[in-house]
Amino acid sequence: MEEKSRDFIREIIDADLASGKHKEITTRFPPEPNGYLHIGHAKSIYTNFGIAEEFAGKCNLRFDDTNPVKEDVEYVDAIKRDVEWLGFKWSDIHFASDYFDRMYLLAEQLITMGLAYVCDLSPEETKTYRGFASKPGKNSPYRNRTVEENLDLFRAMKKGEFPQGSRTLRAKIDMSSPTMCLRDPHMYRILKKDHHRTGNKWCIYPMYDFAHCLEDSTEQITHSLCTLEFEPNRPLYNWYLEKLDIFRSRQIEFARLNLSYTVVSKRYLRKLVEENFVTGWDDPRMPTLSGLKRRGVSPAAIRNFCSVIGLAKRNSTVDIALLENKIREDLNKTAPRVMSVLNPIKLVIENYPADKTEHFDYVVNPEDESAGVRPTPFTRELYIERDDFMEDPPKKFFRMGPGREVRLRYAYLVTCTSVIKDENDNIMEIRCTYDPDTKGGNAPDGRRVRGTLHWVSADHSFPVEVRLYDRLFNKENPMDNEEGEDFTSSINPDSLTVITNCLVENHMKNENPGFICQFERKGYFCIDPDSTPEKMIFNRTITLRDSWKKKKKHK
RNA sequence: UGGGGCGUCGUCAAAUGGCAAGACACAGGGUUUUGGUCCCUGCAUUUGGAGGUUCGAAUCCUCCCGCCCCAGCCA
Repeated sequence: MEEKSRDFIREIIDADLASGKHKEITTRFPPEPNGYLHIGHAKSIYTNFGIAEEFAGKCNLRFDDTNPVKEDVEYVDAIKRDVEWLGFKWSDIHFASDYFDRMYLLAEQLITMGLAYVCDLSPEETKTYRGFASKPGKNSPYRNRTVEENLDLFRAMKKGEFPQGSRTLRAKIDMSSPTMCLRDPHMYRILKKDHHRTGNKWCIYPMYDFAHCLEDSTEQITHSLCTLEFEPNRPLYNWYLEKLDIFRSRQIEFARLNLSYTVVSKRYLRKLVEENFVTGWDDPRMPTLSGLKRRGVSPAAIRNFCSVIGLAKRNSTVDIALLENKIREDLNKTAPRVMSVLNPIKLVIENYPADKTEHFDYVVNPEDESAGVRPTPFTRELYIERDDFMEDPPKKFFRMGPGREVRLRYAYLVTCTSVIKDENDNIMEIRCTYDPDTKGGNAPDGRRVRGTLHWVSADHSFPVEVRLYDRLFNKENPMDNEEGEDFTSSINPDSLTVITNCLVENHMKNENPGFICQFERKGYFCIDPDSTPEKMIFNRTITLRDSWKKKKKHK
């Protein structure tokens, strides 16, 4: 057995189980339904669901829908889809809004205990009274209302008798606490807004700090895993549970994911969508799960990525190359190979009969023997990649050039005899001859050929559109901008290149959107949902590693 | 600044007083009908810094430095 090192959260759980504090654990993934899930959420999903699975516990999906101003059902549906797509199953599904009645009762309980009061201070006044980090705040003049008065006022708030923003319910803690969130935090605010699930039932809504710990406690979440920015809130989380004397969930914080060349913040992703820098939340350049999916990234690649980045408390930025590596690693094992010529030039085999068609065995996936072989048709007129030919090639160029012999993958060895140009000196066609003794691609005399080119038969291929994607941002940290500029100035203007009239083997006509394959020597591609029977569209998920390109750059 | 956290390779990240793991990236080599995959090699005499304790310190102590979070009726 391999001894895998454990992260600090798993160690805490180990200890809690060993000490008998818990017999079984429960976690939860609690997104606010106000946007689409992204790769940062994937880390949280993987952590919460993964740990639950590992310890044979439970993990709930819970929508933290306490702010109707920003939330919508559109997002809850998308979130469910994305979690399932990533490959996880929740034990129970809940909505914070399902607990509104219970939360309200607990709020009244706190009032009755003399630990909460209705405050009439305006937002501006509240700010003034709060003080600063180094200076204690002042008590609200409404802090000493009687329990009866508070109860009356709070009930009237609930009934909608006061205008929005006029009053709040606050916890009575300590206005001089060095911990800012303990300076009489708000528990409820008046929001005259319909909720996507509770409709017009409520016009007061609980604040995150009050709501979240109650949600966790109600579901008996043993380990409430969240990101580092909630660390200062933990004392308040514990305060509510302790005063109310209900199930004590334990909040544990870990570092959120940052990715180089990527923006991972709902607020900024929204801006990209709303200001049309991308085509939508599922634009293949987006780091959203729906974008990644449309791009052709597999759930397994994302899970493996989450596994390899680890779990710790220090802020860090993961190199996007690590994600790219996991994408390639998974697709290499799973993607069937296909021949496609992105930038075609005609290749005519002068000594091959015009009326002849041969079929060669094409290995569907050399990494997966069970994928088997399929026949691929070969004819006198083919197309090859324009980049695979140079009239005056450098020494290390292994591909086609005048007089050079190369291999056409799985077919024959061919030698370039001439090129045909138009009046502007553009190469229109390449001519070659084939060696009939090299059927399948091997020479009986054992001579070696360095270059192997992919190709398609002119008669057995069809044109498609291909969308080549590059990183959306050209800066390692897109947020690192000059004065007066925001992250949109880091956008890579070449993040999308559309090319048309790429040629693909005919059998691909049978495949549907979402189909992922490797275009041999070119990268991994995926059929886009925008495809129609008339026009198939492929998204390039990612290129293959290219040590030739690297070598060229060095010179 | 008050409080809460965090500093180990270019980037993530282990090591829990006893020989500084691993992955990615990078560099070089081998195999190869994908310039892919795969395989091999190299890549922290030192853990933000300075002292101290100890036979022995990334780990314990003291001081210093740096970075992040909190001061919404957002989450």
